[in-house]
Amino acid sequence: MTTESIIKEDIKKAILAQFELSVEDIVLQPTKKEFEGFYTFVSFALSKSIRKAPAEIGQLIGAYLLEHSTIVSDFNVVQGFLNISLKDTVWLQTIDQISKNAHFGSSEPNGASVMVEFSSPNTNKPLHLGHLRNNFLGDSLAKILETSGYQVVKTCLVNDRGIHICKSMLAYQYLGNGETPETAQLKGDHLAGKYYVLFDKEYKTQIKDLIAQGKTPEEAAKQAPWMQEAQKLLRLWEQGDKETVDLWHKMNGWVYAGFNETYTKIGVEFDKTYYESDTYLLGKDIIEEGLEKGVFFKKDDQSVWVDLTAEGLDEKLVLRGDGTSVYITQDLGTTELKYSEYHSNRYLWVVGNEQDYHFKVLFAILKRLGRTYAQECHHISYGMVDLPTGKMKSREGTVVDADDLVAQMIQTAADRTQELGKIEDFQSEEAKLLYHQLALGALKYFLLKVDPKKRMLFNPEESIDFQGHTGPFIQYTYARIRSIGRKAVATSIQGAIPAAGYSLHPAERELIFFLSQYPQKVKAAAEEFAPSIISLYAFELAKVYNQFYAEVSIFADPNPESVQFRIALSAAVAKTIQHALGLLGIDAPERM
RNA sequence: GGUCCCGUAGCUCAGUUGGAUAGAGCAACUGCCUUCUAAGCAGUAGGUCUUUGGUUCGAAUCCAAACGGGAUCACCA
Repeated sequence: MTTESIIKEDIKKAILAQFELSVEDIVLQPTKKEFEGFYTFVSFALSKSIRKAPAEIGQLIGAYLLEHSTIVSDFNVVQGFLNISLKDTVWLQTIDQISKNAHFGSSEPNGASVMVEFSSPNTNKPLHLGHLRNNFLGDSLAKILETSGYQVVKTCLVNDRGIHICKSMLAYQYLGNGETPETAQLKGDHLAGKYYVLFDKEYKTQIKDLIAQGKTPEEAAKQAPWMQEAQKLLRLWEQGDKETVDLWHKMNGWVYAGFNETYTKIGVEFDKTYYESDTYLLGKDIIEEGLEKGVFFKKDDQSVWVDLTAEGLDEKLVLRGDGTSVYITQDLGTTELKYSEYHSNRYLWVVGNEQDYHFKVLFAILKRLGRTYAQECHHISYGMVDLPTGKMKSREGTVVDADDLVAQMIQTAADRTQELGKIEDFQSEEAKLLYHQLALGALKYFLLKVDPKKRMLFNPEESIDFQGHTGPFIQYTYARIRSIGRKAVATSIQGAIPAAGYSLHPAERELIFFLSQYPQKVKAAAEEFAPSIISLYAFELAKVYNQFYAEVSIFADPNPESVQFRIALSAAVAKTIQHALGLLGIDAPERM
């Protein structure tokens, strides 16, 4: 039983004893800093049924707690707010348990499994900042769910086919001159992206020419030679034309090599990768099933539709008149495939909020088809990363490239570290590792500290900070504590939790309180699919520790019990920071 | 136009699901390194929570409308 639930039980008893009223749920909130106490009970709501003033109610509950509760040491009442302080023995027990717990923050396996799909790149362009948010969110979410007891499968669905892929292939056929990543000295994904841009450039000129010849913009867009040819290439690919398929293999091979390099660099990996070229034909049997069940209906032109107006959605096409699939057909098929291969209990899709509607439709259809897992399908919808100039558009070259950004961050980390000159004894490999850890710490934290649902702004003019509310601030706090740990070892002082009777310093109490909140934060992050909850917690914990660090001396304290305690307390903080950063995919360096 | 999301300090974001005098970081200004890492700590300044109504003991939070921004409404993915 947690201290919080003990207080809640005691308050229930108090209300029953003082007012003969039984209350279901007691809600406690952390006491605001300007008031004395750690937990606050708000009594306004009780005022009506008890017919006493909120302050009086608070007073009576407080008095009861002081007399009967084994853990309450003091209380004060401000209007309807009952602020509760706890005995130091309670805090000492709390930190003792946290210290002993090697898996503090983690839960036992819960027997359930969850599949998290994220990243989902297109093979016609390199990864950009938007993908980074997606990747970091997905990866962090997977870690949070795993530590919460789920068995997690991370999947990636690669969009490796379709007209857009044919566009870069076509441009390469015309303009490539046999160029390869080696001859071009370019990562494969960037090389493919180059031809995608070249296609677009030429295509636009062709449209312009056609409009000049009197075509409407719509006609021009359809009739432009390169568009016609790209479509022809798509048909050839679907027919399995050897030359086309070979080129497709070759270019995709380059792209995958490039992607893998990036994934390795940012520390993201998958348990299972699906390719759309394998799954794009799936889903047609589900269309059959839906027709039989009367969930779908056929129009005169043989196209198949679903009417979701009852759910507040529209009629939606699920199969073209010519019998070929659309996006939703594939997704129905892929979801069924995932289910048949893994039988996971839950399915998550980390996909941008521009696809909110698509997922509403997908889940509504699954429900109508009677899929039991439909209840446990969730779209983790996240906001776009915008630039000061607006939305990123890959074709227009207004994207922040992932590889460039990471390289730039590493450079900044190196410059900053060298300026500070704290690691001059590091070997070059150690230093490089540290720069990498700091760069990714800053980048990941920057993207994960914001509520995923909200869109966010990235200003390339202002580089991502290493001070203040940042990843490196938290990493720094960890490194500081590790330094204390090393000194403790060097001076042969063991960390220890003092026996009952030890009088806590306010800064110590504050730290224990913050530590005790961690498991709830992990739980909330898992329930709300929000790594930002962990991010904010880690920052606050680090901040509270730094205040403690500035306020008390650890080794110079005359009381040896205090020295030992502060070493143990610091170690518990370090452990928790490391765990929390780990959930964000951020490494905690020993020194920096 | 229909549907959905958003609007909090100069900037970037929190705000524990309706509670106390709305909080952080950055930027600005002031202090603090001979002592455990100053990537830090302490402080000053900065707000009509877009606006207007409503709900109630109590609203940044819930409801309605207006204004502003974004997404989506493809036989694209």
